Amino acid sequence: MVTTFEPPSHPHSPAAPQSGTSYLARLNPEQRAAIETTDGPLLVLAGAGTGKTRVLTTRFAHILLTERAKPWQILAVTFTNKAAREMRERVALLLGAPAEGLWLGTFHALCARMLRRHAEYAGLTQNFTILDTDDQLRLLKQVMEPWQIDTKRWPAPGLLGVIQRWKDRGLTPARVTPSEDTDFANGHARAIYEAYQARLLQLNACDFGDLMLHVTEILRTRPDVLAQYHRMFRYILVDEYQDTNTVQYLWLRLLAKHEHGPANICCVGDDDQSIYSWRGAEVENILRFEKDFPGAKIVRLERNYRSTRHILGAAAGLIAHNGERLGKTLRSGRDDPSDGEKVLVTSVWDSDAEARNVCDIAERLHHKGQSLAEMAILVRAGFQTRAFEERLVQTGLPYRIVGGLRFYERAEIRDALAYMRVVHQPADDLAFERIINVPKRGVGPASLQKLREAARFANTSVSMATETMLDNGQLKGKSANQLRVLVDALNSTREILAREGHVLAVEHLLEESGYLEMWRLDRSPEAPGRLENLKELVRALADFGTLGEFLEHVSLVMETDEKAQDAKLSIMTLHGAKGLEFDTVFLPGWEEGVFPSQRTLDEGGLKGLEEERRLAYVGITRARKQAMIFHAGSRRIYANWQPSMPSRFLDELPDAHITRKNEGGSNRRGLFAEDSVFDNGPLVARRKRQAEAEPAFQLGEHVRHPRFGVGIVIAADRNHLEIAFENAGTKRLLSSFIEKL
DNA sequence: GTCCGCTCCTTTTTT
DNA sequence: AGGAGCGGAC
Repeated sequence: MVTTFEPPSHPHSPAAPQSGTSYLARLNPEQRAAIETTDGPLLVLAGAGTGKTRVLTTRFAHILLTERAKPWQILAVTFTNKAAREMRERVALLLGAPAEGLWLGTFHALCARMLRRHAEYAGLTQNFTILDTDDQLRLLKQVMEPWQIDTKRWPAPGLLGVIQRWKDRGLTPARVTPSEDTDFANGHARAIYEAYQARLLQLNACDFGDLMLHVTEILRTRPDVLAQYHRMFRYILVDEYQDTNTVQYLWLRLLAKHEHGPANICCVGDDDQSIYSWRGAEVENILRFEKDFPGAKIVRLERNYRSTRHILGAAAGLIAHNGERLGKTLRSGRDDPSDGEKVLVTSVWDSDAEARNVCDIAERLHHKGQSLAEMAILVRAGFQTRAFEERLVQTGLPYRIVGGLRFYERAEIRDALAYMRVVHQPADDLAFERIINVPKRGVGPASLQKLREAARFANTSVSMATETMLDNGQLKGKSANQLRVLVDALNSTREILAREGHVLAVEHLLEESGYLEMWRLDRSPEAPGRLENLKELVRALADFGTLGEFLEHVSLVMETDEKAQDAKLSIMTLHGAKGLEFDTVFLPGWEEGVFPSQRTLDEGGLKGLEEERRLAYVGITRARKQAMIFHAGSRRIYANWQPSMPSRFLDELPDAHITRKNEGGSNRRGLFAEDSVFDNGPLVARRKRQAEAEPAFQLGEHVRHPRFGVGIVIAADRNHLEIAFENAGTKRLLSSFIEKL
């Protein structure tokens, strides 16, 4: 079964000069073993806070410094861009200089790079487009039309999910067996999938799943290509192995398994932190590692340097309730004898009291000198953030919501990118269809359909067909004139792109197409902000050599470089917090139905429950000094108040490591529900309504909104107010949310 | 072709 | 409560 690795009695690399290995000095024996066991398959089971990133980066540097491989002979894979960036930086630090030619990146970025080299084997050309979720959905809806699917019963996003899960499992349409295809859309899902893939090829495009799927398929079917990579990659490093899905696993196995010699693959992960099964991750990959790579060694990193003993004890007690585990016990690696504070479990009356409690404590800690950057509120689901946000605005504590709408997901940014994509790749119909009527050019669904048919008939793209029809005078009226402007703008942009570079070209494009003008004429309060974002986008263009590079970056990275952050309290989901750590962690909403989430329980049964428990484990282990858990007796979900029971996870925390505190809710499960079931909801709502019976507002009056902060009333129509906020721009709002100052 | 209002649904999320 | 999507009115 599982073998525990014993550190070698003598160093593995006799060639390594002693003076050159100072980077190994401050590591514990397990960490050293994980680094010095360079050859053959190795699984590093790295518990939370056990120095995983350090091991990965030091191992990378060790391979280079002992000259086992050149930088381009190491393949290093992560899940997020952030992790890739961090590894790159830390390796550079160890080496004293950035390494050139690294194959270090996310699964998708590395696959995109490979796919550009071998695009023709997938039926694409080198400049293929990577679609975002919007595009995928619009395309799938178009493709679905002929089947006349009842989209009430089988909504397109659901089908897209089915297709994505197939792709996660490495299944091309041809590999989907009929027995797989019974659930969705009356057994038409596979056929629609096939049509969707065909359409993607026509558009010279692929979605995220395709990056993995195409490359894996090429490696499977083209031994010459595979051999090329076998020759190149001597060492493979994989981060967060427990999160890999089946294609990622297949891809890795293809690359790692040579015909001759051992697979020098090192996977680092933690089965206790596997929280992404809902998007295709297979914990089994990590559980099965020894079978996949015979002779594999296993190193366990169990010494935790992050958290206090009470935090570790609470987390360990909780996760012990899970069944299938590789078995690993976190223990403190610290020398300091203090146990720290016990984990605090607080019962509160309702979700408002919860927010009040959390924010009060945060404020108190802040006054005592703890930086807000060292505190985080970790929630199970997005809807929970609102109560905290409202309270924090009232309190005046700076905060940031991590993982809200990101820059590249904003409508104006997507529109502008679509304009650029059409310039870059005229075959990109999805981009063209996105912008053809933005700004309004009098092109509705009917005209669009005509253009599509013309394109299909002439076997070209919609944008080319539009141009041809304009040239031949086949389009008439006002919309023809406006389309002419669009087509001319696209063409002149391509000329400028060739002559004067991409920055000027894009400025020209957004101006001449009328896109910027559309927002300038827009009277809505968001318009100025959108223009500002567009400026920012153009600024970002300058950081890239070509338009193509920029578009690749945008579709793969989907984030802008964060500006230097001021110290702010973070609010984020538990999923978003993985890999991070804070001195103080607030864990609200530990109630049945919320956490564990009812939906996960319904859909995932025991497996779902165990994943929720791992999520709880991830949450607690984010804390260095103190973890505080909260549960409320009633919670407002959507419109109404609902009584709620304490989470079963609270019973699973070992008493020795927790303190229970009652701030208005009962501490005991069951009892609580009795005194609150029917009455407390309406009562609380009534109390709120009375408090909010508010007088009329005057123009120029200073007011406060729970979310947007302080502002001045600039227009009022009965209960509809327009308010210019200090920090949030101008908004139109209902007066019931507004408080006088 | 566009706009407005009614109904429905509501996790987690990276790339 | 609030946003998205769809159907009917102009």
